Amino acid sequence: MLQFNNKDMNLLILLSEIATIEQLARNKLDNALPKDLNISSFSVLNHFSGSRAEKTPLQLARSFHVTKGAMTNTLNKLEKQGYIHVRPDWNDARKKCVSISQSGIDARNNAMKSIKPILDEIIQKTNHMTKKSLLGDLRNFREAIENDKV
Amino acid sequence: MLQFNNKDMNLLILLSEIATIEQLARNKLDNALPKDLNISSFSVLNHFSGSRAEKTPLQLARSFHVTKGAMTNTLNKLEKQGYIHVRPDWNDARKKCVSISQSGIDARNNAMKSIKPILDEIIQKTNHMTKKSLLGDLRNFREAIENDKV
DNA sequence: CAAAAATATTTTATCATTGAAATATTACTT
DNA sequence: AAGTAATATTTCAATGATAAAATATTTTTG
Repeated sequence: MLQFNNKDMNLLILLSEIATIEQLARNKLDNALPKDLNISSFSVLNHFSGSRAEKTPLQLARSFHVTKGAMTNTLNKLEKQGYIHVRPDWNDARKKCVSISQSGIDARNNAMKSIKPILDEIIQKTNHMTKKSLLGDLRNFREAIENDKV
Repeated sequence: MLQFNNKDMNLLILLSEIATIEQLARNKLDNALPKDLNISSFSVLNHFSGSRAEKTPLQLARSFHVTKGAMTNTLNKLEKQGYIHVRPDWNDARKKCVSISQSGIDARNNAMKSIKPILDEIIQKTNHMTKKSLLGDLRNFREAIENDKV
């Protein structure tokens, strides 16, 4: 019978563990979020809560490793909801400049409140493990995968 | 300004790192797989390569943390392709029994060969880190999230 | 035993994403 | 300066997932 490398199999198991966590976390958060915000929209708003500097749609698409079309969708929705400002780049008509609005900040804070119980539950249940080293490991791991120009 | 717990923010960052890795890995593998197998189908076949024991669709849906409808889809495709056997459960007409076929095993092995370069590249790039402890941490982490009855 | 609850699968509508093509603008090349 | 290449955004069709309803069967319960 055809036999594969143990390392390959273990990596597949690792990836499948990551996919499982992603799916579980996504569903939990999606259900807890206010119904006018899905994870994609929330992530964009949350991104701007760190730095309110303007970003282009392409920059955002790259940040989230999402296609440009997907980002167009998300931004259109957010703009219709009044959660972001979108203006042309006066120096380059191909580009747009996206920033968060005050009601976007409010929506983000409100969303944070609604998912806080879930976050706290996970934090409490993982108190014994150091999430800091886990995050470091995952970042290294991501860097090993992301060699692409999107 | 509204301020949130550092732990909450760090957890969100951790989850977003996981989501990013999932997306990158999914896309890479999806593109490398033979075009008649997407990740979902491949995962099911790969699942059976560990133990060929029959499983019901619901069991599989739970294993992969996917909805029953999604599993119905995947299994229908795999059955049409001849990669799995599906038979009624003679003791309980509600259930079905799913198992892998010989050509399913072949398809799985073939798929493994096509993604092996990607796996090996990641392994090589992450040689400095112990994927074993990462896997352990992730498993603990998953258990903290999955408290659901699907 | 009949009615109600639980379980397993499928179906349906909806939604977000992808890849590729279309459109528009700017930068490069000669 | 004209033509080509590169960049940024949008549109479109196809895909795969979800949640909820529909269907069918089995188990529980009173």
